[in-house]
Amino acid sequence: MSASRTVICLLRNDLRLHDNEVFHWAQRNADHIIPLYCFDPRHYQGTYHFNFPKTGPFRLRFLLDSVKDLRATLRKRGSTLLVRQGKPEDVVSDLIQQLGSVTAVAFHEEVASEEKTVEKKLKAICCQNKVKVQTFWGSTLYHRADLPFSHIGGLPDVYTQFRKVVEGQGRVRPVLSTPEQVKSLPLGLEEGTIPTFEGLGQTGTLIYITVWLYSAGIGNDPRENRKFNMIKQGLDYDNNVSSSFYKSLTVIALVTIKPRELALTGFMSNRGRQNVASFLTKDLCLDWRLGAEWFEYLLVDHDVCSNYGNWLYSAGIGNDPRENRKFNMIKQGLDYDNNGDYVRQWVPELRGIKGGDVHMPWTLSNSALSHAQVSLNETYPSPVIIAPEWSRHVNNKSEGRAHLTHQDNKDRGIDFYFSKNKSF
DNA sequence: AATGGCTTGCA
DNA sequence: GCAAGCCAT
Repeated sequence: MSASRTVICLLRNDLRLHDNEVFHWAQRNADHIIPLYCFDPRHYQGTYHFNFPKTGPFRLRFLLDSVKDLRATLRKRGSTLLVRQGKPEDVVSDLIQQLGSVTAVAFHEEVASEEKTVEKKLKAICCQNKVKVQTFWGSTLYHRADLPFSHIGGLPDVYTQFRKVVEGQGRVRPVLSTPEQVKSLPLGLEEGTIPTFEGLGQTGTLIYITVWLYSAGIGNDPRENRKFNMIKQGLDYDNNVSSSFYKSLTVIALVTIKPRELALTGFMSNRGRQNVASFLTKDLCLDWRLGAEWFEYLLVDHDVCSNYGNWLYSAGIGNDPRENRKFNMIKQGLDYDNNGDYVRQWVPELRGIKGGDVHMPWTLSNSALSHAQVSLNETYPSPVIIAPEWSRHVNNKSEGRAHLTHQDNKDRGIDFYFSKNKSF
């Protein structure tokens, strides 16, 4: 009788049983399966340049929910999820020693340097112990091996070129079946407790949320007033990020929304991400890495390639074939929030301003401002910079031009890319 | 409109 | 001849 085969399925950014090639392969090649997730301490340190928490509260909450859900799913099917706190390479090494015989370690391959470093260390551990390493590709709609390019050098630099070829010739692989019963774990392994939100060092990050709750007029705890006033005065209240960074982002109403929306929800629309990136890099001339690490910290759907690639692109040092491209913040505001409802929802201090004028409070007359109960530099800041191209979209009533209602502008809407009428 | 063709203005 | 501006898909 041959020895029983044990496979460790190391979960990474693929915390699911359904449509998961790691489980799919292990079901066919193992007698015992060990589903494993490791809370890697490196994911809870500061970001490289600006020391934001690398995993913010929204993504951590989602991660904890996903781990709990996968464990419950596996338990229903005769298995469970082993949970450990530690580096995957150390945890896997310990498991191999403890069990004496492991046939293979299976996991989804990633592409960024920190993830690759983990993979290299895992492979070295497995090599030393004569354990097979089985990797899979599973985080893109089109499988890497199915791309309609003969070699990686044939991959277009420009996104639209890639999209057109792939939409025309690409093939999306069918969903893999979900096993009814998952092969059992070997005996004698501790299941491991799932760490808590607080246990992973998430208390400090709540400062940002309460500050922005307060500034959005939603929170009213007077204890937060002090923190907010420190920001208002441009003082650092935290070692991580200068408050002047946040303050500078409050210049334009459309951009003011974003830190609030992001800090409160962990989400920002695609359009918002592009606008914030353009404003931060092209108007404020700040280091794009500040924006990239800020997004990495807060976005619930953060992805290394999308985030860093898009910030590079926005900063003008990516694969854009055209130079000196930047967004006109006022045009964007009028295109996507033509009557200003979105601004008024998130920026209550400007709610007295009617219509699209809410995108340009500094251009309004004193009487219009006082009627709207807005006092520039008191209830809302004046711009620290004004880009010349904004004037093309700013109403200039003092020059006697006809009042533009912007009703002629096509309001594309925030969900332009998801329009049901659009044929792809 | 996550591109790119065409026009404009100046060296 | 080139960079920047305009603007339609």
